[in-house]
Amino acid sequence: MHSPELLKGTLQTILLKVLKDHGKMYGYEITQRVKELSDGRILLTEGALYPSLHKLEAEGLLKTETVMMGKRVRKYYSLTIEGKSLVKERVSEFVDFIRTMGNVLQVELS
Amino acid sequence: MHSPELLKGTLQTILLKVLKDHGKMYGYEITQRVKELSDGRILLTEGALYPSLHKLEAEGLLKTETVMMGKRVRKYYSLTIEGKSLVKERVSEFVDFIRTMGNVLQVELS
DNA sequence: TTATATGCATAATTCACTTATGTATTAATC
DNA sequence: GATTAATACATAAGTGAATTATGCATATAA
Repeated sequence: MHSPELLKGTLQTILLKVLKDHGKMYGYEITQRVKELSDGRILLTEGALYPSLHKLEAEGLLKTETVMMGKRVRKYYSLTIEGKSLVKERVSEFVDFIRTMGNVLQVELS
Repeated sequence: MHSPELLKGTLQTILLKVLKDHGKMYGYEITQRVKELSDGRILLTEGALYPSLHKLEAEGLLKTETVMMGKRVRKYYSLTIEGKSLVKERVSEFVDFIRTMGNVLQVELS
């Protein structure tokens, strides 16, 4: 597990990009996918995930669709048009940040 | 200027590594060096810098030496033994985090 | 002489996150 | 058949590293 400090500020970017790459997803599914992609190093907590999804929805970046699976509720999230255009921005912002950090810390990020 | 969100959690790592690479430095000098290394993209604020330096000192990772430059005070910071050993850890932690993020976001960090 | 740069410091506030808690269904294990 | 773990959502309280704002003081440039 990574130092949680470093993760700060990256959650929205992660959510948006994962939704872009994997399409319609529900909350729990996102946690599992991120866990898988990060090889168990990034474990999204519910207390961070749901408020963040709600916020992105409130900002019009995500749209939702609630589905009953038997008696259990699933809330699927997907990107809106605005969400889609923001993803690229956020990801390249992140990549740019990493490059800068590479310079400051004088490390190779192969 | 980078999204300040992303910077969260990286400040200590930056301070430690810059002090390792450039030796004894004072606060203002650190801000200038980081500004230079980041090509103006990372501007450390005093409200973040000084408390962070004080904390690292209190933890025994940095030691200080106050010097009078004419009538002006300069407080030089340098790594302690413990500080030196922590730098490598923190930097490789960061690099590892970046690799993980690369996988999650599916981006190349050349 | 007035703004900008140098140089340190701390207090108040913000805000994204962790931790804790709550509710409920489904599957596995013993 | 009972208990635990996994699935699935949600929110409230608390934390802590940052931002913002403020304060003090000297040195330099316009």
